[in-house]
Amino acid sequence: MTTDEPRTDPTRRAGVRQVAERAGVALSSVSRVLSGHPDVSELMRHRVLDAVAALGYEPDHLAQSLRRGASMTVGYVVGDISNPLTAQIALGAETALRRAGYSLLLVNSTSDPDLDAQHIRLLRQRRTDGLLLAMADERHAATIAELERYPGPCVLVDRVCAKLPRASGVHSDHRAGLSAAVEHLYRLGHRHIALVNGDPRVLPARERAAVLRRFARGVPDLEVTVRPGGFTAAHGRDATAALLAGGAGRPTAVIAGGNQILPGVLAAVRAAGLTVPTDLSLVTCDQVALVEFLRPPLATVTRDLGDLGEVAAALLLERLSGRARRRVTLPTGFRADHSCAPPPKRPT
Amino acid sequence: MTTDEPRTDPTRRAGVRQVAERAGVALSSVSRVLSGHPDVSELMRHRVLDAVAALGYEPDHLAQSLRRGASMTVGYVVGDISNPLTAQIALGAETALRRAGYSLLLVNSTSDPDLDAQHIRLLRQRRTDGLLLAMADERHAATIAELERYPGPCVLVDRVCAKLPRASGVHSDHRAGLSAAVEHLYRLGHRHIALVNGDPRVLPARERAAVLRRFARGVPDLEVTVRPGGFTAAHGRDATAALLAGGAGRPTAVIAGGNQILPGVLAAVRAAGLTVPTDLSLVTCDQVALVEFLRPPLATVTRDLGDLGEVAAALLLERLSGRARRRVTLPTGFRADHSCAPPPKRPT
DNA sequence: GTGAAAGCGCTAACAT
DNA sequence: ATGTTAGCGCTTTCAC
Repeated sequence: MTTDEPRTDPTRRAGVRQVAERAGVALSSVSRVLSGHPDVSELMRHRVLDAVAALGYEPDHLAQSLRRGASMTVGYVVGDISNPLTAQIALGAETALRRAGYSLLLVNSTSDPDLDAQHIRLLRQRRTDGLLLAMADERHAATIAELERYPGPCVLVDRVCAKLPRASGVHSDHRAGLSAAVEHLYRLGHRHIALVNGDPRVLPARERAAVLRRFARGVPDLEVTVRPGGFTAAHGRDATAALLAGGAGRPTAVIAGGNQILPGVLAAVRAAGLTVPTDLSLVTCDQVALVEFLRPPLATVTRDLGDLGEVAAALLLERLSGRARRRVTLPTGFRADHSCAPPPKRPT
Repeated sequence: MTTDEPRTDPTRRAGVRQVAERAGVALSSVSRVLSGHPDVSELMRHRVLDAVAALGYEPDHLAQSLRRGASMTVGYVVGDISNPLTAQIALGAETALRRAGYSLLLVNSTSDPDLDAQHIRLLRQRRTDGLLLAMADERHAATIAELERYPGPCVLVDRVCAKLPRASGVHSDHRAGLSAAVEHLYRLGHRHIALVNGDPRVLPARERAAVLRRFARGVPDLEVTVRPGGFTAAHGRDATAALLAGGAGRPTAVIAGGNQILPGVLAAVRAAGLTVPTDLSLVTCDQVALVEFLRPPLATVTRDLGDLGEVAAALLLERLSGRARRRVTLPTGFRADHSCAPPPKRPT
């Protein structure tokens, strides 16, 4: 045995310490080389990098985080990741964040406002550097309180909250696309339009309702009905069934206020034995898989959800690099399709 | 000024240190109280908890992780989180893991095997305690190599790899549901069935192909065609278009081997001007939103993806608590529907 | 039952 | 340009 190196446990991963020993230099020199400090000689750089390669050294991200005071981790609080819209946003955000060296910690709150608040606390204790948040209730006191205690920057995703002036935000201009839809229906002759809406505790639902109400104010011969509820198929089904049971007073066009609501609306329409668009015109919000293969293909209020995630990530990265808070609005569109037609002649 | 407490910076969060000072006890006592050590007097417990409450102390999860050698974090490597199936699995897994105190670090590899490998490295450096993995290529050398170097337990989600004997795994029994579908088609009279398949580098695609081939071997008068490719709509469209252009030799039934492939298949069928099921029978794999509202409603090979995520989480938690590695197979079913009918009479 | 002290793996002064 | 030292905030021996 001619080795003079102290036999360190080979099953255990090497740390800067082992690298320094092997290279015959100080710990700090290893750290300097690895973090790209300018003042290092070529000789030093080589000695260290050789030792790093020989030992298969990898920095401990956890220790770095503790020491540097930055975890390079971002929390993403969502109501329901299994909603394809949420998932598309997550994809956009994760990709952009990872490019900047951040990782995404995902927490799901099943659209429970109290869980939102708990999760913000968790993410604070985990020392995430920032937050992306699509809370279930923009005015929930506990959520707002936790957010105020949260030390890092926060970006609201398709949400707004006046009580959080520190937060950045990105949201779709839900009014634009839906206005186009309502106008389209009105021009086709519809005089009673119903919106089977989601939960008005979040921006998208409130904006959609606002579009219908505002439009109706400007056009006296238009009647509008808004049925708020959960973003669920069950609500879509029940609300639509009730609307369609309205006899002569029933709407001639129905707008599904979200992809989760749509299946319920379709089920109710089918159960009522109505034909689209002959008996009833239909519009849905948010493009999801297969809508274009329904018969007839559904007219849709469209937007780019990957964008939403990417912009959210960009806004957070801005704040993390010290820049000011900002709010961004992204466009929505409307794709008319065969699910909209003039209303049936009403028997007089 | 009668206070004798040293005025600590109030903008800064309190640590165990501050709690100990305020309570007039040692650091270690604070730690003991907070971690529920048995040997603590009631007096001590109260003094500490009072100070904790007064200062609004919250433990630093990062520091705990470093010291304890466990980050209470699990990495989840997916090909595409925006795929609703993946997202449903993620929901099941996140929920189960969070219940056990773990958080989920999500990384998306855009189905790029090299990114899979890179991500495993990242998650190792971040000291995640374990891994959930749905890799893009089960045999990719870099992925396997990184996985072998990964120190914690790993659960393959709907994937298998003989070279990773240490890994737990959960996957659907893709054969069962698809066998039922093929049998159903055969009984209806179909003698040429095509599978527009996904990428055979992953288990689901291989199992689906195997079902068709095995069935054909047992039934000499059945012709089967398998068109492997990416799990994409583009592949679905192109492959289906090619199949349908086959003239007299074209299949009378087509199976879409995944939810991503389905829209392409539907587009090609529509483009070919064929009517389902009169001209062509159709089956798809994996229930997704709206399939039941297509006309006709699509026959579907079904499974519970939330389960897949939950079981994956459970298997990982088992390993994390020292128990042995395990493999679980979950059931699939088949829901026949109006998209399947006897094949059209062939002109002789 | 409680306190003192060591150290998880790393970085950033501060020296030289 | 390199080495020495003091922590980041916490847990955990080890003494008493």
